[in-house]
Amino acid sequence: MNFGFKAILTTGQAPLYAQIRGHLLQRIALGLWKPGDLLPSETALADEFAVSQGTVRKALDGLVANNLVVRHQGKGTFVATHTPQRELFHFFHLVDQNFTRQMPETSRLISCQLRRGERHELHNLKLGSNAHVVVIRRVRRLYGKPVIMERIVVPSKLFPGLSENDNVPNELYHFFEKTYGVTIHKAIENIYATSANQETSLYLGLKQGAPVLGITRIAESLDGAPVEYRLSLCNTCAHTYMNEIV
Amino acid sequence: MNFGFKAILTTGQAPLYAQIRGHLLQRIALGLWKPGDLLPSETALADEFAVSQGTVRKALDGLVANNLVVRHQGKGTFVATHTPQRELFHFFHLVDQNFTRQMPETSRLISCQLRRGERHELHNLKLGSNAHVVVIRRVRRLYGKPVIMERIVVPSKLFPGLSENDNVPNELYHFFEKTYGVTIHKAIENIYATSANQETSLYLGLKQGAPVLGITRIAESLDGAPVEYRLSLCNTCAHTYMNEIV
DNA sequence: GAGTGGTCTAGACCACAGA
DNA sequence: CTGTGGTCTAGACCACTCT
Repeated sequence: MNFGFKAILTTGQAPLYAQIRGHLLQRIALGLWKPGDLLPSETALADEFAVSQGTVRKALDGLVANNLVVRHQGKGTFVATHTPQRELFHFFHLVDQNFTRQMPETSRLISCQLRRGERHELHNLKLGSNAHVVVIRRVRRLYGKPVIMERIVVPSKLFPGLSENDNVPNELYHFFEKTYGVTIHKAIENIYATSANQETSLYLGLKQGAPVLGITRIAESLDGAPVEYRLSLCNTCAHTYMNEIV
Repeated sequence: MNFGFKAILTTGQAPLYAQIRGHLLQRIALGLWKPGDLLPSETALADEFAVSQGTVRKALDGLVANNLVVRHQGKGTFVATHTPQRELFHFFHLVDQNFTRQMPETSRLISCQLRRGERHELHNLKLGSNAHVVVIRRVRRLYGKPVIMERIVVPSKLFPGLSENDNVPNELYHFFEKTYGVTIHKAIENIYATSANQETSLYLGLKQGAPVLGITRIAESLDGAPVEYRLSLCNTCAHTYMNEIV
């Protein structure tokens, strides 16, 4: 179907391809097209928006650059999904001495509870003052040794029933996407050095006061709302946080 | 002039635009076009390589995406330069509590000496076993307080006379580019937590053994060779290393 | 006004996947 | 074989910069 978009769109100032990019993005963010779905072909989209195929292509190129869609020659264009691969290479930055990433082994869940959010949690998640959150605490292992202690805070509203789940899977973002329709899109991490307190030292097998790497992460969903506030404390005796600057 | 590129190029398998991108990249890496230089116009390049303007455009788009060239409508396409802005936003990741970057103030140079490279330095810089290096040590300040202690190791061969310079400027990459024709293109950082030794604690005003953030950086020039091996030790009491995952 | 990059079009051909 | 995305072309018009 043709909504007569072009006539409307050309009245604006942004380039056509950017406007179409916005429309496509919106459909993904609204869940009209879910992760893994096949998008209409370029020619179909060109017909719908009444523009040339080249313009649709440029709009799609932008979405590819942002990891929002994936293209496969001969098959089509698909909404990107959180595969373990993507989660590992995109969101997991601890590497060993050979600079190779490894998938963390099954994590040990310490607790998963629903409670009223603390002030800094609510602030970071941009929630109202009485909102509840689900707090997941777990220890992640690499090569059999406990290396990361995590506290993950998410709004309970977006994850109904999560706190009753006593078997939170390892691949959290894949799980969020599949079970709750929440797609993590980007994140900001802040990294600092601190000392292990008693509990941390216990879980990570360190002396109390040993230096550990602290990482806070605020992750956004597709619509730009913060949906995860995470604190990771890492033993960096045998691993480092690797960051490529390109 | 027309070198008859197209006939040669089409025998290969890589797409035309990628091959042209490679040729342009080579001219930049070889210094034929230096930072700040104006490239020939799209039409001129299209003529030279005997392809359409659209193909040249796609090649240039790739270089733009890699921060190798900058385009200005109405003016032309220029080889990218290391402005203080770029150096700050691209290569400097320490932010304060408000998550804002700030330009480090004039750094205090501790030493700048020429000596035989140690084994791990030579390994990280991919140098032969008898190569010499220049080692710069300095303390950088933020808001008047010493926050970062740096040791920067570069091959002496690429930086003749650097060790006699007793006034190394703050903007190192801009200085490298302007004075030695060495353009830093990308880098890999590895981050870990450690304890301040006596010297570090002294320079950073910390107690001995206090947790500090360690950052090693290996930076590459345009031709892909490692040209800088840097260790930064940071006091993260009032700052964090910010990393955006997009 | 002349020259630059930025947008948009229409059409051709190729490479790949799947029925 | 058809349909998909990937490459490449030729040309039009616009927005911007400088003279």
